[in-house]
Amino acid sequence: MATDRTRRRANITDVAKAAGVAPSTVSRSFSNPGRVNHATREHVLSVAAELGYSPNPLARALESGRTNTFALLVPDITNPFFAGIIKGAERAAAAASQTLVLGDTQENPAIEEQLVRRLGPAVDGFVLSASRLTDDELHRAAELNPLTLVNRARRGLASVVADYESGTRQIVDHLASLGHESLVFLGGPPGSWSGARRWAGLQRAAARAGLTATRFGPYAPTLGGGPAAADAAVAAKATAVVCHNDMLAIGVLRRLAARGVAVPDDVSVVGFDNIFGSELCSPALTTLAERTEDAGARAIQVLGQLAYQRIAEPPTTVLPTELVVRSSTGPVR
Amino acid sequence: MATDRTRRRANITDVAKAAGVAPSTVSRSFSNPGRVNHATREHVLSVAAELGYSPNPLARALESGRTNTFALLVPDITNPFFAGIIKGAERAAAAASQTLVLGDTQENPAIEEQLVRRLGPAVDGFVLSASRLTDDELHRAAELNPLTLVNRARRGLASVVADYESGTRQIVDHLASLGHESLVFLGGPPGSWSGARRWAGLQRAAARAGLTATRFGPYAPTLGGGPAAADAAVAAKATAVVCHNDMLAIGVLRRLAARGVAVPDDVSVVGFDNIFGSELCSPALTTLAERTEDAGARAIQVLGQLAYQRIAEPPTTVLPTELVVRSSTGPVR
DNA sequence: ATGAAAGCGCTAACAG
DNA sequence: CTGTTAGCGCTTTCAT
Repeated sequence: MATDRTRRRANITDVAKAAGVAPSTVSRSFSNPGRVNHATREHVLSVAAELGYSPNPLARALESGRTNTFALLVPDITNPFFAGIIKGAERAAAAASQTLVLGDTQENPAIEEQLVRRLGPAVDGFVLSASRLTDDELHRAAELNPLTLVNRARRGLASVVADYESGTRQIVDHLASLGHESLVFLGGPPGSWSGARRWAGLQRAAARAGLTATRFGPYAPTLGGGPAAADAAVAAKATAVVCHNDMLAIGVLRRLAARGVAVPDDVSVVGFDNIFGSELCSPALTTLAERTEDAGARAIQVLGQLAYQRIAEPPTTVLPTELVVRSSTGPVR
Repeated sequence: MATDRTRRRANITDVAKAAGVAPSTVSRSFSNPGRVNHATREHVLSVAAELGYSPNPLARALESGRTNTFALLVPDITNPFFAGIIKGAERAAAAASQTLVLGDTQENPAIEEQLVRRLGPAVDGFVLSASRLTDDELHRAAELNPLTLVNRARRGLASVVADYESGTRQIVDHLASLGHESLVFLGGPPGSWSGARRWAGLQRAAARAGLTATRFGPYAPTLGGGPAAADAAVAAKATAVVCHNDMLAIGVLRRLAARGVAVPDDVSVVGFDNIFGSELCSPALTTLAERTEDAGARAIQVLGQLAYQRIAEPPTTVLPTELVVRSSTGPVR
């Protein structure tokens, strides 16, 4: 809308006049087909089509308090890990005739908080993925809007998480079977919930398998974090490193290659996420795959229940993980 | 909003009552600070903060006809090429305090058309990237909403395009300098505007450089399109293939590797887009880089001018391209 | 500088 | 089955 370079959009009154009926009949023709004479409806609809009319979702929302819009907030849109979540969420939203608003929080809690505030009145709910908000802030947000977390969990809030407990065990067992007796975890951002879960799981799994586990970091969870992380691992004479995520792992692989450290002969490298690119890099990365599209879709579905069906208890969904073994891991030298 | 499991949101009347002023004063305190006594405004704002009030963008939009929202439609959200466009658009929108709605058209003109219809009344404009709509449909859409195209151009419509003329010449010159005397273009979807431009540019550049250029396809512009495309190239004994985009090129690389065809010794491979992953694959892909983030950001900026400043002429922006030479191209055998 | 009142486009009672 | 009326939350004349 907005400018007058664009034609004025027909509204419900225009259609009503043109069709010789009351506005409410036009309204019903669109949103309550059962309560209007079939012939009348046909007529109204054809007039509407002629005028290029389609109901204004805003006005509709103002009345009903229902916008049919969900917001999805991600820390970084270009991080390929979130592409799957976005895709799944978009698909599920479209299937439910919902609109999806996408927000990039730039890994910044303040921006995230502001987006939640600003978008709040205009959406029926939020999917917060890898949220950096505090538990308190999350609860406060959940009081004003239905809310589903992805890769974060908190009592009383709906969430969709990956099964890191199983996943980290798969990683450790894999390394143990290759003869590794220790591993180094190259950690991501301190505030990362999934980072904490990954490390906690690794520790438990390592203890159970009789490996020692050490944590370095934090490092930026990006290609750029690779050099510092790789150098630390080399300095520590690690035989196996597990990286916070694939982006960091790929950065590490590059740095190791540049330093002439052979992977997997000198050191094995494992990532998390199985992003597009982890099978393209060289050597192809062994990594823990999550069901990101499923996670995004599931989050929207749960959000729909929360927002429109007032279900009793915010459900927690745990999605399976699967270790994808490629060429970046091998027997200890 | 929506459910009653969530607290009712404070509205302008609540604030007005609590502050002992009229709703219009509250309104002015937020949107017309100059026209209200400073002390009053301070008071109103503090009361509002206490109540957790923030203006309902929908109601605001209904009145003003301005939603401060733009929609960005892409053919496929998971295609990494669009990640840059999305990122740039998101960034520019956020910088202008605009909300961005993201839509995935699934490469389907019908879905695109429906999204444009449905979202139309709720947004101040559209960025259509790699649109599959017909020229007529585009013009019709532009009558109802400000519109900017990315990777598509059309007289009378604002657009942001990559400089394929220069780009294709860079590709051909590069191949020619390696001794290639012919090239095969492995084409993408028939309806793709940029695909058509790429092919047209290649033909012109090839003619100028004295190479013969042949086109095969269409192939799906995805990894999955690779096998068929690669097989066709091999059958034609091509020494150099230029692929519709990087996704297809990477799929081609894989197929060639699987068939034991050496790259670049037996055949050189070139892509378009320089997606994340094109430098990770093996061999690393020679490809034409576009400024995708710039394109997304520029599109939003132009849209802002169109929507809010009623500029005279819809501008066309041509963004430079740059051939990134990696290891997938080499001297003809 | 502030208040009162109308209205944006639509839906939801309530009549008829 | 359909028309009339009121009002969603906000902005905007128009008064004061």
